[in-house]
Amino acid sequence: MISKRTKYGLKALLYLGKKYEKGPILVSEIATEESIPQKFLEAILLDLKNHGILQSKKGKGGGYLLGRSPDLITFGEVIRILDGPIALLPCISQTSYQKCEECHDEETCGLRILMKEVRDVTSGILDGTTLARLMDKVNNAKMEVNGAVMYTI
Amino acid sequence: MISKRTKYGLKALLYLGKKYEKGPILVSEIATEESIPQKFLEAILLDLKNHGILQSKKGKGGGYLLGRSPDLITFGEVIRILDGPIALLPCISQTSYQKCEECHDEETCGLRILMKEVRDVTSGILDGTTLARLMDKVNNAKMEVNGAVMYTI
DNA sequence: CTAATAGTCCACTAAATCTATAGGGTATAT
DNA sequence: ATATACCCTATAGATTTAGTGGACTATTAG
Repeated sequence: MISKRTKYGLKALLYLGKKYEKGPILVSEIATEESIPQKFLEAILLDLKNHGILQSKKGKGGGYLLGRSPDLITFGEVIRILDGPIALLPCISQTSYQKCEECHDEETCGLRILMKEVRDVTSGILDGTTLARLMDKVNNAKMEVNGAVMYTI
Repeated sequence: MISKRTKYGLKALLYLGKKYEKGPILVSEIATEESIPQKFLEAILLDLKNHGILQSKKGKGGGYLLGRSPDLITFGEVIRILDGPIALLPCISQTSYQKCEECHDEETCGLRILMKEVRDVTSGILDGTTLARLMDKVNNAKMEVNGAVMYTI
């Protein structure tokens, strides 16, 4: 499971993506709309800003906005910032590898073989999905719910 | 990341799989061989026993053994016991679904769409891999390390 | 200039979870 | 009987999670 911190961060990101190019968005607006404790959200957005995912503007008319175009932000990157490594074992993580002290032989560790498979498909999806791409999917889902079916090429 | 508890449990399971049909194995043996704190391991194995994954025998000559044949034990089942749901969000979990209170519309929740994809491939692997199957892969890996290459049909 | 706005930063806490450890209890084979 | 080895309860330190409070600083409007 991802932490609430991560869930909140991703929800906020999707919200900001939806309002991309509409100028800075207030933390209070995101907090209200997405039902996230505001102070908690502040800390999360600050973290994302410090990692370059978001930008902010202080003072009147300020707020948060995406740091780059939505097609350049992947979920893998954001989840690693907020939740830590995607791999299920430290000895697999690309971003923060750590040897298991108790492991006799990494090459033939059954657990490692299995967890590597999982990591590969998981990060395949998460690093392969951009904010822009998911927003598209959401729109398609909404169309289908409304009865109209949209076909993408 | 999975917890150490889960990692230890899975390592022990692989160890017991390797010694399947060799009679009960002592907790102390597993603990020593796999470098796992013994008391901690006791609690983990007991948990697995209470869920039917393992059997135990008390008294002299006792110990732990698999509760079923290795081709009937999947990693998905064991991980859910030791680590909880495989899904990254409660609103996706098959085994312990819980609605996100803050979610407006589950059908069109972008996060849910993405996390469902991840859950599907992850549990595809974990529920599709049995202890027996992984032990096979380990053997193949060992052969390759030794220079011989084995081809499976 | 200054007042209002809105992000920034720091410290703190309560609760939960994780990772064990200690110590005795109970069933079993010899 | 008795040694063996799992079973059970309690406890405790460390870490993570989730959230709050308050002071500070940058920016803009007037």
